[in-house]
Amino acid sequence: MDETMSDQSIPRRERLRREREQRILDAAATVFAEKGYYQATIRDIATLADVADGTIYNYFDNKFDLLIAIIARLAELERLPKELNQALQGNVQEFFVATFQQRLGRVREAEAMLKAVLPQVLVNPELRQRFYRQYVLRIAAMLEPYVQAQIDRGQLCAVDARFVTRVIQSMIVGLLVLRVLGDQVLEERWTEIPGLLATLLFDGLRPFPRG
Amino acid sequence: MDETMSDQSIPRRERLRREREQRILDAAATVFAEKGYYQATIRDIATLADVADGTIYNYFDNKFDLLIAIIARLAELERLPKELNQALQGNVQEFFVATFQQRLGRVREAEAMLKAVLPQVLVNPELRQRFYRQYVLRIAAMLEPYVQAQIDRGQLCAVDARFVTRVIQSMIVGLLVLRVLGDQVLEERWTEIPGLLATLLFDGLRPFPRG
Amino acid sequence: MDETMSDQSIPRRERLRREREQRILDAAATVFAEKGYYQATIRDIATLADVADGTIYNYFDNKFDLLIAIIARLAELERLPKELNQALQGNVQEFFVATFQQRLGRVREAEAMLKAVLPQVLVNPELRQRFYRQYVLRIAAMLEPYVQAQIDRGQLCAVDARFVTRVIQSMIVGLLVLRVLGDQVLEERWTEIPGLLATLLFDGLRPFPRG
Amino acid sequence: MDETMSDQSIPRRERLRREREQRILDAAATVFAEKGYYQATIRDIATLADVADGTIYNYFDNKFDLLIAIIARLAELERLPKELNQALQGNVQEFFVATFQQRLGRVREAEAMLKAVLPQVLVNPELRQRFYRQYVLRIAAMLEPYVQAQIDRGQLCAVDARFVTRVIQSMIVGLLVLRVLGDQVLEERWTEIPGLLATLLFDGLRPFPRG
DNA sequence: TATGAATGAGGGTTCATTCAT
DNA sequence: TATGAATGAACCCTCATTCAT
Repeated sequence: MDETMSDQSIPRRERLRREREQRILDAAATVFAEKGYYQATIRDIATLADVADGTIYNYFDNKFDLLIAIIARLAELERLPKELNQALQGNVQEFFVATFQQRLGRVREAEAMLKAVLPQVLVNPELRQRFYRQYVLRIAAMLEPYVQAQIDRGQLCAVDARFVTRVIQSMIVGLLVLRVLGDQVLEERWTEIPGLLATLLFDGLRPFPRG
Repeated sequence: MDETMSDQSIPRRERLRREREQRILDAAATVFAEKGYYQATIRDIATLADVADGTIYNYFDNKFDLLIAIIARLAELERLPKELNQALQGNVQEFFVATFQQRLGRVREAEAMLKAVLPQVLVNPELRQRFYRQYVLRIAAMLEPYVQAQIDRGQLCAVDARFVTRVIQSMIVGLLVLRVLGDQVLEERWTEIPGLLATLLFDGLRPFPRG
Repeated sequence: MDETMSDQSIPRRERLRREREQRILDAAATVFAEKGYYQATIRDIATLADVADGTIYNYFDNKFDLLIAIIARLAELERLPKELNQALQGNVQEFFVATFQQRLGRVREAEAMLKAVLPQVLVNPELRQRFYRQYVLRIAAMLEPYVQAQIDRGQLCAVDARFVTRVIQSMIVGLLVLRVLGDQVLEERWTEIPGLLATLLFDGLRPFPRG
Repeated sequence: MDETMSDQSIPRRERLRREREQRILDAAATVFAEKGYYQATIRDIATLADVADGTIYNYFDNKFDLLIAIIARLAELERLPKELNQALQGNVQEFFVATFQQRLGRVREAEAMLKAVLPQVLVNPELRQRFYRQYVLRIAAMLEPYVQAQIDRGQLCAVDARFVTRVIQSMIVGLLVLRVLGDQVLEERWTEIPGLLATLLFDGLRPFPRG
């Protein structure tokens, strides 16, 4: 019976532990996103997570570790493949739209990224590399083959697929930055942007593109 | 003769003062760009500027004021109109190339912006507005009328000029972010990018765009 | 049993907390009294209280708050009513003696007041008002009615009770100042002073006061 | 002629120097009286005296020296003997009135004393002794012989002249403290106080003092 | 394991004093 | 001699981290 109890209680404990860890991580993400990494204090996070300051250190080594964990979790949450897999079936333009939709759809997460993660990432070489691989390269590695395939199949004109991929990613990052900076034009038309962007990217700005 | 001396000495003092102010500002920009705003200490800046800690406070009210001054100086340095004025004479594609060249040409300054300024800007509402107006809107106000004019003259297809302007700005910001993040693809081909981008923007990715 | 334990441990924690707060306050009072407010450093106080610098800030908002707390505690310690209540029963001269005894009896506290509190009080309008009400007016409000009553009952000659009250308070303050300044005459005869003062106040210096 | 010039210019220089020294001292006294010694900055004083910060150090060794000089000047300004010499001719009560008038008459100077000088005096043993001798003892040495003489001549009842002297001085100090603390009762009736005080001191509070 | 008080290194800032002009 | 910028020691306070309970 004692065994049964621990059989049951260990998972419960474990569950409670994970819940708490998530609460702390949520709190950290929220506070970091609000104030940025340095202005956010452990006290802020603990208060929001409704735990004691010290408790946080039972789950994370230090403040920096919280940031790492947030980055990791954001990376985990990325479900690019799943959501985009269908798009991969469709035509190029549909794929572009889906991509932009997916990437621009999570302004909240982007805000946390830009306010909390990016500043530290830019300044910490080791973190930068990790981040670059985990995000930029990882997504590039999804887009690139598709773009290349479309070029090969004649669906896209002959350009450097790697370059196009970077441009797409840059557009996404840049739009998020401008949006978080408070740009009204972008905010008002945010949901139309994927469509507009896909068209722009595909057709260009040349007048009367087709004879 | 006494007058002559003071005539000379007053400008000298003033000159020394300005030189020193610039030295401090340069140091601050460098340290901020290296470490980010919070990791940078006044001591760091003072040491690099080769002055005492206290001296900095003869020139700037406080650490934050240094940041403001850096932003202001970067804004001053912007010579968009001058350099682009000629481009305004040329055709659309040349204009695009010139714009991208001008914006992407100063990676060093961009790095300072992204590492030191942007993080604070994103987190400080008052600063954000100031920055947004001083940079985003100011540049948008230069590009937009041109784009609109070209649309009106049939040189560009009928799209929302405001939206196109934002997309161009986003591309620039995003490319700089990726570049500063250490992207090899972008770094290697950095100088070609203005041309590639202009073409992409103008012709789009559609194969055989012209019948 | 768990409950019992926490029943016991909570008060203990609370007790420890209060002890420490008092230790800090004692240390602050001592150091302020020795050096004055500005010469006293947080380090001094922390060292004397045998805590870390930062610990002080768990109990008090800032250095100024320590001063406020000292003032408040000194005010609390004032037990004028209790100790003087009996004196109120006796005749006028006994009352005077008791009053002076009570006010002059705490040279140590007076020293802290004069060295640490008064200088700040005189210079800070908001603090001055608070202090003036808490000390001067509060004690005046005790003495005045008594004096007035004695005048009404013919035990004292007809003078302005408010004025007499101020004179009594002034005497006390002035004597303490002179004493703290190191006056030997006062120090040697300090315990006789209440008696002498009461007589002087009651009989005056006129020779052969009574026919 | 050169000699004549320097004959004239040296005194002029000397005069200018003294004027400037006085301006600095006035400024210091004013600022100290407003803010207290520590809150007052050399910059404050220099600005008010309309000289450069560094100039002050051509006249005074350091900030503390300014305080010493102010104390010395206040002591010099004391014209107790002159003004009171006539009073010494009159009867006792007139002497008391004149004494109180003289001491209470200069609230402005008293404020400087209490706000700037006293706090430092209380805290600095060496300064305290100097101050005590220069003020308390010096004035005591004027009052005491007179009081003693009057006792000997039967104009005052037989009390300890030293004690009476201290009481008088204490009253003065205490009244000034209360006044500077903002007491309304004292402020309103300030000019009557010398008379009231003299009467009180002479006749006491006993009803029907004379048979 | 959770708590939250204690810790103390670190950093921004002030300001008396110095000194080159 | 007057100036006022440069200096840097000193100090208050914050906050990540530790640890006794």
